[in-house]
Amino acid sequence: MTGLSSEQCRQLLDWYALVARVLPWRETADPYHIWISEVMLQQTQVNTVLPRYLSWFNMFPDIQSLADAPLDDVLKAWEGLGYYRRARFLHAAARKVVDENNGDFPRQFDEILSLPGVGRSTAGAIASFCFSLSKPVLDGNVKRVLKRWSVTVNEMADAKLWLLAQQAIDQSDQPALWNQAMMELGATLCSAKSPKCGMCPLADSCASVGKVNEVCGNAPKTDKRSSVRDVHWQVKLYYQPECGLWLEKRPDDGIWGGLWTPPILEKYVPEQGAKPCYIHTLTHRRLHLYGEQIQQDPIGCGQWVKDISKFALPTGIYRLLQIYGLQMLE
DNA sequence: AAATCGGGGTG
DNA sequence: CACCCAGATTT
Repeated sequence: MTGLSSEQCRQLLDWYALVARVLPWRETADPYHIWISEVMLQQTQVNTVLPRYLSWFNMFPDIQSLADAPLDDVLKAWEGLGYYRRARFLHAAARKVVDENNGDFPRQFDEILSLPGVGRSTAGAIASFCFSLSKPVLDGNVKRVLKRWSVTVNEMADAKLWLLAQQAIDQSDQPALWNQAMMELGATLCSAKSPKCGMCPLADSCASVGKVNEVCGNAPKTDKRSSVRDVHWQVKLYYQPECGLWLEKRPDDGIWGGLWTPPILEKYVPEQGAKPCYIHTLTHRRLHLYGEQIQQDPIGCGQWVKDISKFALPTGIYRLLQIYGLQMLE
């Protein structure tokens, strides 16, 4: 297979110049802002990120303020975004940049890549957007574009896709725009379902025009869902009007790591009476949450909370509290 | 290579 | 319901 010609590169960049969406992280080349946007956008859709990106800098205007903040404040700012490990990585990376590099964001690819929570694709985005380095981005969008453009079979190893992505960006003298254009193409025209090949600037050279359904789209996935397991958790709701709600901090590892929840019995065996429960679905687990209102005093490591707005709680717990009429705590 | 980690959007 | 989303890290 061959790389893209310079003519095809120009067509893609011309198309991008015409149709590019206006997004706030496209209005800056500041590495702190780009870094925050890229981490937020990991496995998270643009429309979900937009309001969170805009409000983030009210709380943490620069990397120094992020490094100085308590981790709990960072988790609270991340509340609802999911994959909470990302928030802890952000905090750790900010500390590292402040402690080891005087607060100056690293400018070399390997140093960027070495930051916690920054993998090859995110590092490529920061390196190209902020410092014009010819490093490719290979996210879900770009992978789909390259698979469709280059081959007619569905599976293609990541190693080959990285090679293809690097060859492509080496053809371009504008790595930042090139990466942006590839992502934009995947996010808009070359979407997973019903791609619009008729409008695509790469249609002339694409191997999949007219048969995209066979390539990386509607092909059946082989039992990826078998790993979605059902788990049953009893959520112990200690609520006393004069004290509030009893919350515990979850361990850093595992589901909802570092967030605050009522005490949870994780290996709960529901009785035959089939008590109603709220089902909260994650990527790999279906959480069956059984609320249990308890009058006795709690024991263990936790605290009474009258105003939970200062604490980072997972979305599933908010839903459960609402069902039990405890939303007044919010 | 496979599993883990959220929550929301879409057909 | 299935699949996807500007993936990274751990096992």
